[in-house]
Amino acid sequence: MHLGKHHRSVDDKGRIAMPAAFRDAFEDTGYIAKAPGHHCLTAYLPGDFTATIERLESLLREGQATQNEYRQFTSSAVEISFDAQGRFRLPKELRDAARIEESAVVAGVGTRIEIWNPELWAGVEADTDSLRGERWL
Amino acid sequence: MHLGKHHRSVDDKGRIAMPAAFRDAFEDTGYIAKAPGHHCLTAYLPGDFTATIERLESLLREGQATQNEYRQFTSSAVEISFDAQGRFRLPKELRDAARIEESAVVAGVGTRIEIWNPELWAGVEADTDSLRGERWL
DNA sequence: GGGGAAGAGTGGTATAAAGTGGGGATTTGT
DNA sequence: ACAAATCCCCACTTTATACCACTCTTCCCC
Repeated sequence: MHLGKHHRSVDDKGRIAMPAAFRDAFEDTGYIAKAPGHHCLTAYLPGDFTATIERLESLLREGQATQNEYRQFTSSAVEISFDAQGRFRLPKELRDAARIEESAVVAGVGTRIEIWNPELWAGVEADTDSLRGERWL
Repeated sequence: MHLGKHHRSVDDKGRIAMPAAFRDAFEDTGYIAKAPGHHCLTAYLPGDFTATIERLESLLREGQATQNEYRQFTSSAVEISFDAQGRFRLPKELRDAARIEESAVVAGVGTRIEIWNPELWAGVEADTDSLRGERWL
């Protein structure tokens, strides 16, 4: 379970420090892929990523997902590793896709970790119209 | 598991540098064949290629595949090898079939590696109609 | 409350690896 | 024998990776 929101700098080499709160959950590696819709990126623990791929492949065999869906997800994914300071490198392709430049928001979203452009994240927080917490609070 | 998307130049000798992320999976050789539909090419590790051929032959015996399907797949396939810089040569016949000229996209698509004309690949990424990630994310 | 230690976050440099281009020898086919 | 294609090196540029240094905050412990 991932919780909390962290603002992080992104240097000109594309390095981002994984928040210490999340870092321990990753042993050595993890995976990052474009979220469907591409508004943000999603970071996965190795086991979670494998499970997600298998879920998608299962849908593919049943005709519930398309080859292009599978292509987009797998081809956008990269394996990440951490340096001695706990940073990982976010390839330019993924930064561009999520409009991430000199800083980013790394957010724990329960079952997953998301990486956002700060302005786009502000839009998420500003979206109070859809809040209907009376149903689940 | 093959992941990530890579842009590569194709020189006038038809050479393409296999992305380092995929290169280690190939020992010395691999196979490339036209993908069914011929929108792209598929690169196989030796073991995966053998398994694919056997799967097709099995379908053939059961009447689930046609002789012409078998002819087209096997006759389009070529064995590739790598030079000291990790490049392989893509025969003109296969380049023409996939409309590949001076550059190509090499994409890791989970169980396979695909080679695309960049414009045609852009079409794959533009196909957002089929994105319904909420089902497997 | 002050001092020290440990951890988190950020920046820069040096080294290695990846990607690209080209020349020349060798083979192949005509 | 000649032209075309292929293979095998060598050289250069760009990018990634590992390493080192510094600041700032937090948390103890005295």
